[in-house]
Amino acid sequence: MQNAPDSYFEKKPPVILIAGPTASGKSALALDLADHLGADIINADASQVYGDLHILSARPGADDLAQAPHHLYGHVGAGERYSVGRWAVDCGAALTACAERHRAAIVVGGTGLYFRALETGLSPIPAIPEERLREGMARYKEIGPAQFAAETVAVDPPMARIAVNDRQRLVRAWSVYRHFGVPLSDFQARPGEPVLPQAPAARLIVMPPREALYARCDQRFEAMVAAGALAEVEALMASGLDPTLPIMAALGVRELGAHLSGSLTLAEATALAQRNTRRFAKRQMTWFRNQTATWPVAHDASTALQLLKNQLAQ
RNA sequence: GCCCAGGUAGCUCAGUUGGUAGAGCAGCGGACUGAAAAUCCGCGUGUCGGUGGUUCAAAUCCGCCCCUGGGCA
Repeated sequence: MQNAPDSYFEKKPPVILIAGPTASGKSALALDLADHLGADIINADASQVYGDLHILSARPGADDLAQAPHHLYGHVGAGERYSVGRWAVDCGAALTACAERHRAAIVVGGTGLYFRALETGLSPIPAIPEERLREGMARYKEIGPAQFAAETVAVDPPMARIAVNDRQRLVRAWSVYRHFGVPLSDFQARPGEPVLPQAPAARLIVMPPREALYARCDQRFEAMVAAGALAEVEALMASGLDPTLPIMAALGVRELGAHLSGSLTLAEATALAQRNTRRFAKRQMTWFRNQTATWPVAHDASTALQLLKNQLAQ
């Protein structure tokens, strides 16, 4: 706040987008910049929205929260099925709140799809009831992947592009048709509204060298365990929540859960969670490399800051 | 120093009677419209320790050298 000239965001406070794989140091970068600009920080990370996943989702700590206002961190209950759609709404509200207070906003996170919703928008599709998805799931199990895919494509031909084994997408397509009598592809053909009405003042992908990133992922998971990740998972398990809830799919939950129930040693669970984290980081990099190909990329912290400042100066 | 047992993909190893090599794990590339930390698709990535020799042909046989583990001294 102190360094930001009033004229700078007199009308439209700038919005800055920072994306990158997990453990890339993007949160620290965002905090740095927030300090510098007097900006709020908005989360664009799917797991960090859950209140009960503090340690395992590497959510900002108390010190960080004291440094700048944070939005959309831990605001969702463990029993909720959060989604991109809900995030888009929440993010819109957070952006509005920032604009009203004439504060710059920095959207940081690793969920590529959220950034797409932000910049391009999602086709408007009404929510489908959970029972419908359950029904689809049951049908999938009953008739098997090939039959299920055929059944889906019969009512929604463009869905032939979905792999036969992609249960998640097929079940959704099947369920949408079942519920609305309208093919999912019809909904998807309608253009979406970007959440962000203006062009961002700056965008950046933080992309550390692979080897260093993997080392950080490994190291961070050990630190999570040392910081009490087991207790966090134990509490989740004790809550008796539906194991198909999204929070249960967060990295480390399944692995540490397996250890807590005695099927893995802690070392085995750790190694598995580390591997899965690495694979996740790789998928994120694939997204950022191919889906946000026009964004500037920084391979280290100092160029990251420099690239952001260059864009903001324009 | 001598005697064994080994050196094959990043790791652990397989490799039939000689025909330029293949599994698991790790890894790599890709897709992505309300579960996206999800879901799915694709790909062996190799001086067979080195160097001479035998052979039409050597990871496979022979010599020498190097390295690792174990044993004897």
